[in-house]
Amino acid sequence: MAKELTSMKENYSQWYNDLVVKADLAENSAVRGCMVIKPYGYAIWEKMQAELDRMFKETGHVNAYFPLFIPKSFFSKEADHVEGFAKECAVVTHYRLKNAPDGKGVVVDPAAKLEEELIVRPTSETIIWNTYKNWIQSWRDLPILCNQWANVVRWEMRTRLFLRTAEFLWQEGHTAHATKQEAIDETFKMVNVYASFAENFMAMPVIKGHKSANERFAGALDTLCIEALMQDGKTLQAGTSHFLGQNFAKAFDVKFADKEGKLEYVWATSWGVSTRLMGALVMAHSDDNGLVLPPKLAPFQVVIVPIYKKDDQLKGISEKVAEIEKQLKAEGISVKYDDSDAKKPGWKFAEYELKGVPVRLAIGPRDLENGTVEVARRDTLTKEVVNIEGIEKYVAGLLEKIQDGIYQKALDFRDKHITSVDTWDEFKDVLANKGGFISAHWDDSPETEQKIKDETKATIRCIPFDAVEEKGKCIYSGKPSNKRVLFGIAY
RNA sequence: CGGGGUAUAGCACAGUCCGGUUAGUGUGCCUGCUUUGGGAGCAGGAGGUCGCAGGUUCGAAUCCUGCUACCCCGACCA
Repeated sequence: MAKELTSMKENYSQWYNDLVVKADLAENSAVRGCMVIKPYGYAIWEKMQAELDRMFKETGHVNAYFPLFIPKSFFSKEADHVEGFAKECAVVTHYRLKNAPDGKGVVVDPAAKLEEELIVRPTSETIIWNTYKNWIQSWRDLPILCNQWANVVRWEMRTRLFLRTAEFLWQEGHTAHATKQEAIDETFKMVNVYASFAENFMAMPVIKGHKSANERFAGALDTLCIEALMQDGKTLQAGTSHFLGQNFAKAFDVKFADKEGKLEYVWATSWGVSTRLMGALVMAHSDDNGLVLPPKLAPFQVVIVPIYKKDDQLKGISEKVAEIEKQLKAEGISVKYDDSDAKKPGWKFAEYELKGVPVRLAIGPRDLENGTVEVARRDTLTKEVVNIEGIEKYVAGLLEKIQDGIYQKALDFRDKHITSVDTWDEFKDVLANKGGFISAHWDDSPETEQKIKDETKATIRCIPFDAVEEKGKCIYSGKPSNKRVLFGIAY
């Protein structure tokens, strides 16, 4: 009644928008294309950050911070890079306002024009490589393994909460290496970190692979990615890791003396994931009742709702709940006890389902008498009555089951939506009627990929690492091919 | 950036075509009482520069012009 969701079936994209707003994850702001991430949504992002940050540090990386503004001239130093980003850059041209002549508000002071315009970073390769130049002289200075948590701006035409906003939050790793192989190894290492995070924490299966030349990052020699499948059959790039070769080292003249004293250009990588992962998380698991959050990322894993008629009943329940809370917390489980009298239990049940809290405990007078508690799990919407004795172990086990259960469910869905096709008619049919990933032969040419995109909107999502050598004919051109790649309609 | 739509109370909407009492309805909010195992009931109450800026008119939520934001569909992109 209070918060009705559009159903997924009726209108998937409306369902997503409703859910993000009604579950209190984010909302549109007064600024075009920019969102406000609300506390409940930000709590999930913080959990993602905390785990990713831990994984980065475990793999030898350190955090640093580089400027938001990038001198325009830096941008043009790497040709592919500037071409890739030029169309979506916000530019700072002035540094001062003054009172409007007519006394109404303020205007830009034309006298305060910047000598050189500043670009609001859409990504930081240029400012970082300009900096690394000063940090690197010898092979002893390498590798540099920096990450930064930051906001970036890409002036998008059409925006959607979390999936595509003009400003978004992300992390960008930027590493410098003495050898090509070391940089390539780093690129693979980080895409594996992303895949492990997606699967173990987001409970979202992903496919690791290479991007085709058309989809490659502007300025990279190779882009590795993790690709996920959403419940509407569209695919979503969830993370990327780029082997940049010596492109940026050459553009910014970053050389080091190797062990023989010879000057060599440095090898580079960059890699990132963004708040887009929030969108992926929503679309991977949620249903018509609201969010379904994996226990490892839920702001709180358990909510306890008291059921009572009179205040003295509530007192007795609250005493029992205090014990349960203590036991759960001792197991490392996060708990919220909602004893507010403002809402009825039924309202709370619906609200916490909408917000995706993995486990709900309800305790009433009947339970106090019997020494039991009602346990409801969000993913399956099932309920059972359990003894309070040993509840902490029971809930701990249940949270693991849920984490595993939603992963398995997403994996089954994903695997059912990878379709091998060998004819162009079949390709178009599967794309239009089933969606998901289409595994097909491709002749390796950008022209063919572009033609397929023009005709069907489908692009090559990735060339999977585990693609098997197999003789075949390109789905479109009929030319020879030696492995299948994955096509799909992307977010 | 092109095509279409929308903007009125915290939220969802009616009223706009055809200008004219004090701008309504639902929900939410506040107070009180009764309620509480799946989105409670009754009674009373507060809450509006009708997106912004101009214009037409005795009079504008309503007509005209410009602007802004959001949604949907395309092109672009993580």
